[in-house]
Amino acid sequence: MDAIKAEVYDILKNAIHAAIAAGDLSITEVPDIPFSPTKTPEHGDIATPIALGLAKQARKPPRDIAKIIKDRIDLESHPTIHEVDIAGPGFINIYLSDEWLYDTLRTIASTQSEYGTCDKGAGKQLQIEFVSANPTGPINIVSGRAAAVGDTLVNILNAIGYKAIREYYVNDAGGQVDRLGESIDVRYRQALGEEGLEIPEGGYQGEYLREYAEAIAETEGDTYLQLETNERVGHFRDKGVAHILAQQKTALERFGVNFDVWSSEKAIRDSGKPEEIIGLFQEKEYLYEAEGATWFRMTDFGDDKDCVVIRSSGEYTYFVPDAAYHRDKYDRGFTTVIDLLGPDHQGHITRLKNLVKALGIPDDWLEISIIQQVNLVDAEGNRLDMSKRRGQFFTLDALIDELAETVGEQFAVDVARYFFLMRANNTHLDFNMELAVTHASENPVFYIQYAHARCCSIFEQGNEQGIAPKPIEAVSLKLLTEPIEYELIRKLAEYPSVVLLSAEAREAHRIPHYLHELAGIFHPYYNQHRVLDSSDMEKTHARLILIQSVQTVLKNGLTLLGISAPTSM
RNA sequence: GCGCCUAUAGCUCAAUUGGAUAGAGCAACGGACUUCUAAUCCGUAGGUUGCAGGUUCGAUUCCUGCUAGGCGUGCCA
Repeated sequence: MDAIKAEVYDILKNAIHAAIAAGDLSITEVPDIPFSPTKTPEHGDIATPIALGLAKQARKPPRDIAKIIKDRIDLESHPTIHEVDIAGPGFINIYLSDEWLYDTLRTIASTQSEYGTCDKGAGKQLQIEFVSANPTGPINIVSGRAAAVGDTLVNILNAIGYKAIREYYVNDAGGQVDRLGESIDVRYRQALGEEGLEIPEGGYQGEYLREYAEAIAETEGDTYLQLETNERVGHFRDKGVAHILAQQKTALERFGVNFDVWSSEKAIRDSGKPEEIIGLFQEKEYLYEAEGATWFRMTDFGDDKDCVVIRSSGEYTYFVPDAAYHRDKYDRGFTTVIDLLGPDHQGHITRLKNLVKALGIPDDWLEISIIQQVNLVDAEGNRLDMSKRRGQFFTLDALIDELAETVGEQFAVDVARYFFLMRANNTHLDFNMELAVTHASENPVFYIQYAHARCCSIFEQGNEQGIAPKPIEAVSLKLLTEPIEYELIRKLAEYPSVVLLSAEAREAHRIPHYLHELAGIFHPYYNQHRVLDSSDMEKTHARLILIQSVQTVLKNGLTLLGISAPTSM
């Protein structure tokens, strides 16, 4: 399709230039010719509003311009184009010869699982950092959304030729994990019968820590009580982080998300790099002392406030290790780094961008996408405050568990992933656990998977009847004459550009929507037309090619989403 | 106060980046299994795209101002 578009582009461009040369069009500058998608076959296969755009410059009605361009296209010498039509206010609709349809099928047949991929990314190294939940509690559904989106984005970017990796930044240092250690300590002592203890300010109330501490008390007894408080809390912090991190990893793996790199904030802090960063900033005079703390002149970079980098207590704020971490990413050679952040990190964006600038790294190296929030709502639609500290949240594991009860373990992950992927990143998502579970069997993912299963079933049936699909060269594709067959192939031809646009816009949700549309053409086709017809083997083989193509595209798309393509349902 | 996000059918969401008659799925109603899987299909109904302006051949999309909700806003990350 791309090759054809390029060809049509040239034909149109030549036609316009010819018209100018002949004096039919008085324009000085030929703009890029835009192609607008045709929503209906009535508008041809490719359409362009170029005549509308030239109207002002040429001082002629758009329809007249369209006619002038059309008259300059010699259909005889361009067999690719079947017909050119002028419609509406001045659209030029181009009807292609059927050959491009067959080309689409041939391309799918020869490229198979590669169909939809390209080398646009030219092997450039990319990194997406996502989830990066604090190791202070289980992965919740908000992180689940980020996990599904980030994982899929990596797949899509790799599909268009990048070398993208998944990275998780573990905030295993700083105040939050200290609070974790203190919280576990309290629960541990409570488990051993100590009374009058309370979770400290900023600590973690969740039930999971109580259970964890009780388990420690049970297996290891009161041995830790002999340690000094500081030492004990530190021990619990490290132990707790390791424990929770392992849990998070397991939950993510169950969800089908496997990170390539786990980076540790603690390791960054211990590496000496933060000191280098401070040194660099001092050298560039970005820092100053005030109120007992060290500040970064964020206002020099256009922000409205400066911010603290070294607290009055002498500790770094997150800012310094974060700078060191991004410096480290840059040094690792990534061409582009994409951070997927939650909306609560929104204030972080400008600062992070400025910080990268301060490090002397090009602006466009770091992309930040916000995965908008997931609000937990109850049955009545009231928002619930989801907080790890207060211990109110749904874990990703709990979601999958509940889904598994309705749709089975096999599909629980598929349903959950699809649920998160079908939304655009920047939409706020109200998540009603009850509804999500009771409506699990209505999830559109089944519509797509069922289409795939039906394709497989046709081949199985054919196999039983002794009908084996023929290679595409041996099949007469001209027998695919039904309008809906044409529509199907049109849709199949769209797939590569959907993947490309999806990757470039960093918008994973386009893939599920596309697949749903494809299935939405396939199912009616399946109901209206029989594929296996022993009285017309020629047509049967032509249709089998089509079914194979649909099956391939469905499978390729589902694979990008990390969703299974079942052969039967 | 300032900054960011959001507002589209009763509900949940799309709309290929400014294109032609704004589309799907749920929910509602009426039909289709003797036929490759009915987790499907066919049909009906559902809209002043939050409001008011502006930009232009053309606006759900861009700009301005409102309204409503959410998030953020110098020593948590």
